[in-house]
Amino acid sequence: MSRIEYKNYDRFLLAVDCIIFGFDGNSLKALLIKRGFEPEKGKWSLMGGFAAQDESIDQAAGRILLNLTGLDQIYMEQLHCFGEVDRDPGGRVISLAYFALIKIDDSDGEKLEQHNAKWVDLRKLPALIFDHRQMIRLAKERLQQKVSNHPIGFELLPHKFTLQQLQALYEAVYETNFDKRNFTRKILSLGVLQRLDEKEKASSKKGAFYYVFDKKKYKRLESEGIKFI
Amino acid sequence: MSRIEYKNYDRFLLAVDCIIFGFDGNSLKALLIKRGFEPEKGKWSLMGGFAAQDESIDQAAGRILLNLTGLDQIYMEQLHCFGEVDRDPGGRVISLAYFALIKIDDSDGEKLEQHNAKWVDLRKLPALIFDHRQMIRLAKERLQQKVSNHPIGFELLPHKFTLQQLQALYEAVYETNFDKRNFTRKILSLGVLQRLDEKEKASSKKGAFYYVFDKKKYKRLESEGIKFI
DNA sequence: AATTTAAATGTCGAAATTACACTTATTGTT
DNA sequence: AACAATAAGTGTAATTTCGACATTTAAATT
Repeated sequence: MSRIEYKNYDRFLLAVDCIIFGFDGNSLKALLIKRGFEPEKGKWSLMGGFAAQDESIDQAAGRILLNLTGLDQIYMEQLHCFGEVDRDPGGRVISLAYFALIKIDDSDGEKLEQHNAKWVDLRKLPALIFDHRQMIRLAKERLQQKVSNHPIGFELLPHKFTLQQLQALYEAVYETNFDKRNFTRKILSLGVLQRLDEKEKASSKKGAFYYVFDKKKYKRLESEGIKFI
Repeated sequence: MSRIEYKNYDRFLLAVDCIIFGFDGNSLKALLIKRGFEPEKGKWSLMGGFAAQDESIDQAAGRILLNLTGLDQIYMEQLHCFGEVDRDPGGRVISLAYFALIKIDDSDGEKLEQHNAKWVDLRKLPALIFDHRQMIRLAKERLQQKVSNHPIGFELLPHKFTLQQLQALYEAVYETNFDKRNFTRKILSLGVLQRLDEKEKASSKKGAFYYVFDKKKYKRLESEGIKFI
């Protein structure tokens, strides 16, 4: 019918760039690639791609992530749209940034190699093309904010994890240290962790209990606006 | 140089839609217009427009807001990009939603009339086109979140305001009631309000002191991560 | 049995939050 | 001049949360 109405307006290339976070037990990392095409070929970059007419932007983001990592159905959230006129020297490109949280070990090593991808410590980022550094900075801020109210930290940890691992994750996200006793008390008082009988024995004689995140318990509390940190 | 690289990708119409909030002393309102063109001509809608190649998306949002309200340099923030394939029956349009906070009395009445614009209580929204209702809901959630950490509520009030007006605003934003004594104590303890000698006398014999937001004091505290509510 | 390792746990003071009701300043009325 | 009316302004006590801080415990190794 009225596609006619819109025909005279400008059209834009729409890139989708993904900030992919991972946690290796010590530090928070982002997955970067060596860009395989011009402009800026060979430079460090976020994984990205162009959106197509027949997919939603969320689908485009999922596709790009799947492309790089082989992973599907992972935690992903729209971050921000970057639309400065000159942000990409190759042309007027609007970029939609998404951030994703994955478990490092789940990703497909072959695929990562194909893209020359590398996990990089967030505190030691190399030079990046365009406004990608700004994107990562914003993503990190958003992650901090989100983690304080929502149980998404678990997306970065193995299914079962120790309290020490969980604390290390929060410490990496906030770049700070927490008191172990206060941290444990607080996190357990939320009532969304379930302790398993199994222990992790690699790092001590005594062994540390594994916990899992109990999504059902969380759902029941969610409406209340639970605070994490 | 390498505009060539990008040429084969799909291009998109990029709409910018604005959720414009106002506060009339009692309730939180959004500025809606009766859409003046097809499709869905005559239906209630957010103010919007298409982005152009020679402007950034932030500039586009500012232009659209200026168009409707006659206001410049007002508080505005990118909200979210809406990109479902079928969200607009008139064609594939990606919509970037922005939200703005304005003082109702500052807006240009003539311009509003030209666009058939109307302030509508957020709790009594009419049917809206496309995904505009969802946009408003999201904007309101974001406003609540933002107001709790940032001094943006003042953008919705006159330059000088009473504590009662400020409380009414917060109550409207959160759709709840606060205890007057606790609210006053907390808000004053932040140390970012300056009391004037002048009183508002319309609503009581005693009169209520006017306050102004002290941006300088705030800037000094900002780094600390001040909490509002 | 003794040693080693890291895990697990409790208390106390400070600060923040909540619940709750009376007094005060001013104007208009008798 | 006293009084009534109106909404503004203010304090306290109980509770909860937060932050700092050190010892005991479980299991494996020697």
